[in-house]
Amino acid sequence: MKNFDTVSLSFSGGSHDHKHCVKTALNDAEALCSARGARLTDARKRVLELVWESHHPVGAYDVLSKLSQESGKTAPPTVYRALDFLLEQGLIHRIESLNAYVGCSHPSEEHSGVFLICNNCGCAAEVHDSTIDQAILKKTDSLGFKTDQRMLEVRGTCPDCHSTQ
Amino acid sequence: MKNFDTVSLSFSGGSHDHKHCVKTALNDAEALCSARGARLTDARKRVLELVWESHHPVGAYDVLSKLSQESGKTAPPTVYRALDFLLEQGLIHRIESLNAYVGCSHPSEEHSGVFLICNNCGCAAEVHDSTIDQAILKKTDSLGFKTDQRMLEVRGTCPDCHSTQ
DNA sequence: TTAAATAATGATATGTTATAACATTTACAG
DNA sequence: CTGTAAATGTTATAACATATCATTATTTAA
Ligand SMILES: [Zn+2]
Ligand SMILES: [Zn+2]
Ligand SMILES: [Zn+2]
Ligand SMILES: [Zn+2]
Repeated sequence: MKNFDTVSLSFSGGSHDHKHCVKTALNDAEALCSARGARLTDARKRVLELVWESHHPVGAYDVLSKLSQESGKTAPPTVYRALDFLLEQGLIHRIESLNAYVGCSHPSEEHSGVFLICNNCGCAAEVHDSTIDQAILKKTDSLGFKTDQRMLEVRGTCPDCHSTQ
Repeated sequence: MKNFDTVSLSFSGGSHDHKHCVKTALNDAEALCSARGARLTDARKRVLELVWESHHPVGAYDVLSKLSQESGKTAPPTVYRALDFLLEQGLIHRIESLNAYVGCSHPSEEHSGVFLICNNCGCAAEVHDSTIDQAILKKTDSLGFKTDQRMLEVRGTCPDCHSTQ
């Protein structure tokens, strides 16, 4: 696995070219699914776009209401199926402490991110740190615990909100 | 803050004197609340007991149905209020990935645990590791992120389930 | 190229988790 | 006592998620 000791978003939530994020994400998703023989259907692609509308985690029912607006009555399973597909493909992550979803900006690599979530502005940044990964691995190994997955979510105040308070 | 590089439960979920766990937890809770001037009422104490019934995370509605059985019709807010109180006092932890709650065995110290949750038997062990804490702190500091709380949950197979499979 | 199998979607209902809002009771300080 | 704050009771509803079965689209393979 590559070294991802980087921050996907520098917290400058408002001041970057977000259309670029979305475009890249969709292109990557197309390529990945194509390579894997997974079908990124229109419905799934549209849900991915909606999750990527910002760097704020998006709830399933937020997605649902947008879909309903643009395509007429839509039922929860439609959204959850799409989200499940996107999760399986690693194209989005679920933020457990918010029951919400965010796009992943490097879906081609299997990884466990660290999510920094601002309690003030609501943005979420996915970061990676091999020191953290190793520390956790060392601990679980020492206890004989076999890890399947892990979630690490940090709630607090992002640098933007902290400086412009 | 003390060094808690220990495991609260050695995963021997079935083979220990759990009544002792519960008794200790309730005694500690009484003492703590008393010292803080917080009121551990009968209702709150009973909910704490129910959460402590095992080392498996317990859902709010599990608690609710037990309360209803023993005390007649009970409504969700009763349980959630008690759980909120217990969370505030650090007497229980919430497992975000399960929407469930577990007792904390060292509530007198402010701490962020690591929860190891077995996908097979459902038990949850709270462990602490200063190396992990420091690695996370270093990362968030370097990004200028001010942490309020953090949640670290690891899902996998506990040593007991792994050995006796 | 059509038939069977598989995958995806539609539609309805329901299950599960959590909170809002307001009334009532209880604890306890003055 | 009595006024105030804290806790609890009660009803309703919001928010999140899945089960089930019918239908349609896509792929596979005879
Ligand atoms: Zn990612
Ligand atoms: Zn912020
Ligand atoms: Zn125990
Ligand atoms: Zn186990």
